Amino acid sequence: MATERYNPRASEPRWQAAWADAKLFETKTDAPGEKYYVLEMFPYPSGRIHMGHVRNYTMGDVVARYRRARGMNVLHPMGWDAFGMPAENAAMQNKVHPRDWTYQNIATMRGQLKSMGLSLDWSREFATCDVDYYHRQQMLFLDLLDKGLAYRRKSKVNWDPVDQTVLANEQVIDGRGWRSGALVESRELTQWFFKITAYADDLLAGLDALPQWPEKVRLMQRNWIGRSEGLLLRWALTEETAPEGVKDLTVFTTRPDTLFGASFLAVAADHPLAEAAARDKPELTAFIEECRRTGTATADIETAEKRGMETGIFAVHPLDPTWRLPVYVANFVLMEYGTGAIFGCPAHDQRDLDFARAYGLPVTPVVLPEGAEAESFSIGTEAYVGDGTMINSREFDGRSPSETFDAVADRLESTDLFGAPQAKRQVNYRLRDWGISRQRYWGCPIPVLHCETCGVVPEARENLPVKLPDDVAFDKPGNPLDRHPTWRNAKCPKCGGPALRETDTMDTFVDSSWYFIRFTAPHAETPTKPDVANAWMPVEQYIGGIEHAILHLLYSRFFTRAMRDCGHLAASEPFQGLFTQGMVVHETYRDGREWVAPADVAITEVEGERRAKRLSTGSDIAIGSIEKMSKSKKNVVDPDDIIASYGADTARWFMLSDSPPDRDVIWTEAGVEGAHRFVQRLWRLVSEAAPVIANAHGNGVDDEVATSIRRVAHRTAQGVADDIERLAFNKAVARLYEMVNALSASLNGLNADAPASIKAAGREALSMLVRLVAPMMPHLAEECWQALGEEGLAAAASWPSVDPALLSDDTLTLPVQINGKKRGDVVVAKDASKAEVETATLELDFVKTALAGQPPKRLVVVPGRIVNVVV
RNA sequence: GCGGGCGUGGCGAAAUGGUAGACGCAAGGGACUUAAAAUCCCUCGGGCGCUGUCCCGUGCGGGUUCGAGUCCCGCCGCCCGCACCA
Repeated sequence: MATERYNPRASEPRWQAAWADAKLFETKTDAPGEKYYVLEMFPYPSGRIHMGHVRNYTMGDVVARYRRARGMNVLHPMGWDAFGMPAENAAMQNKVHPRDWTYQNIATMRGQLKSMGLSLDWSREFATCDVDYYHRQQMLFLDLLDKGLAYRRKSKVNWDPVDQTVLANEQVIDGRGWRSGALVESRELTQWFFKITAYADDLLAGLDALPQWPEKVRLMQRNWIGRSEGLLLRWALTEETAPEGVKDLTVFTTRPDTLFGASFLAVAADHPLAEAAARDKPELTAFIEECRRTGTATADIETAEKRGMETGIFAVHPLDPTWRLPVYVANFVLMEYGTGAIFGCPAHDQRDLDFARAYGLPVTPVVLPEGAEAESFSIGTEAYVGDGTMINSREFDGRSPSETFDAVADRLESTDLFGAPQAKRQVNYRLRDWGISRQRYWGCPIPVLHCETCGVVPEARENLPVKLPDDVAFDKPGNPLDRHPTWRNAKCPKCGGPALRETDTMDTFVDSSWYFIRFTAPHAETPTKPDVANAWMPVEQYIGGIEHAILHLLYSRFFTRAMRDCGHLAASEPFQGLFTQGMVVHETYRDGREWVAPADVAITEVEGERRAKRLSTGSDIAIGSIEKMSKSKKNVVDPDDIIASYGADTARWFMLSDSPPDRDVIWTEAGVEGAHRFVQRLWRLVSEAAPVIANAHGNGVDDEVATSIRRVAHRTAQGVADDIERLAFNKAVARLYEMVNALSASLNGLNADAPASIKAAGREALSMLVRLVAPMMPHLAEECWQALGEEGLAAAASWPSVDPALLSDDTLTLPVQINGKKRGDVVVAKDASKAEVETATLELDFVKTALAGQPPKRLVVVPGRIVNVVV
């Protein structure tokens, strides 16, 4: 029978309208069913959606639709992470207002997302640049200020001396400003900070209560927080060399056990002692200046060649008053970590070793690895950081490093230096407070005022929101708020006198640190409605890119705690389940020096070799490596083009099918075509069988064929549910291929004369199949659902229930190994005992041959899995 | 530099420590067709004295185990994050 091909272009918009008319995805907090909050990381409105979005939102949609089919009350919202630099860059380049640019992009992207057929509750949509949103964010800022969780201090920024502006790390290229090309300097500004370190221990401990997070993300956060137990240790400076008024230098160390291996001390370039030492030393001043020229990015600082300069100051060894060590200024010591000063033990720290080798400092090993000889052990180019036995450490020789740590700490804690204990045990964190000040226009204004008489004063709550002015110009670099003629002028809420508004805006990470809570009550006058937030939080399943593993997720965990402590909700952890999906990558093509977009390329295969031709010119071009889709390499595929030619379901199916979701997926034209063939194949299977089986009723007696059809359907239903719950979408897809292969074999050519039992089994199986694919290909599922004559919408249908009796066979076929290699099978009853399996195995011909009359050395039977005969 | 990950056929990949390569893509052969497309069927890791439950094979080198792609140790290669990109 000839069947019409499935036409997604006509079908998809129709079903999208049907869902919208039924308000199927608009969520009510008091609706029946267990709550399930599924969320994908909201997009930055860059202009158009890209394939990464398609992948991310498809995964979330599968989860949302599956959970809804399971009878849960699902919350699945969407919004826009809408503040940020690209809007200002566009304003500068194209003379378009950041607000207009952003809202236009949102309109485009909303349309694109709608064409994907996502089961989103659009009634909750907002953008972080909406006044309604940042108004409530300003309320939260004032809450944090009241709690002492927001404060001001000096901090360094990248300064472009030509453009007279602050640069983001990504705007610094090889130490120069991206626009001006000027050498970047680091400059100190007074900036706003959130006290995330107040929650360091809680954030660390909380990770243990997140079993549904990937272990690697928890590990990364643990390392980022970087809790370490160590010692604050004061070193006396020799009187002759110490700057005036300075008697000692405090270092933080996690290795007091290696104190006898010390060969120098070093301070950061902006340490007060460095500045003091540089007072009458121009070459040291010059060196400090040079260190400041490295950008503020940690990666730049730590990959720079280790350099330092002597201060001329000497320190006295805490355990030997006759031992003097030089104090250096070094570029690898960070003011932000510990006390900004270290003692260097080159033998047991790689950075210290690199430094010591460069400056000819002694390298004395004090920890001897197990199995090494004290006399012959020496350090080459690699420091030894492992455990062992103390050597060259006088009275501590022969003890373990951990014993020595405690002994040294105890002794120095009870030693007096200038009227105070010389050392103090301390827990230190690598985590730093969160600097939120940005010297930019397109962000949430920080609601404080600077009053001549009262100083820094929070804006009165009744005066919120502090709105961004619309009349701004981007004709010169820098922050337009600073040069606005009137916006800054305000009244001090405390004394009523004249005051100036803060012109810094907030880091966009603040916006994304609580949007998921705002979704629970997106129109509330207050930041949250606590009872509603408590009804929905935490998010059961959060899905997004691995690149957010640390910053966004850690800030969100902090912000949720801070909001909890300000009474906005009860939860501490925002995301109970986290999934990090891989990127979408694509082959690159280049024509000489020029990158060529895939849409302009035709691939042919000649004698097994793939060749690329440029469509516009007909010239042969080179096929390059497979890389993350990026505008600069032009290896992007526009979701609109794919949806227009194949439909959203094909794009969704391909995104789910080809790779495990946490790994990168390679977008290929052939893969998409394969996915589309399956769409058509499924439609053919259902639409051709439908007229024959539409009204089929079973006679209650299943023959062998009917039973096998039913087995396939029920097993697949069980497997697909398990796979979706574990987010193993690629495996669910493979199962559905198998099911369609099996059903095609049994149902193709089925006619009206077929036995009733087969027609009934076929009808049951197809009805199940449609519901199993519905979360992944929702439009096709509706079309099939209709063809089968089922009631209502497939999107509202419940997940098929599984008959456990159909999940297993009566017999089991176990592989039989001889010495670990598979040599055959043994068939036993499903519930056969171990002894019965052993007997059956020893009866097998090839086992008898292998044993040659001898008893087996060993017989391993793993119930339900395998038998291994050891001869 | 520090931190995290990944590595299996021509390709994307499967495999609670238990039959390596399910499923898909590409390729080759065949059927249908005047022809093409679509569809359907078969083959598809390598090797061999190629109809054998034969030998080899999961980046490389060792180890643990009755049994290792999976666990442990040491390498190699590629990718991601590093606090002002989002």
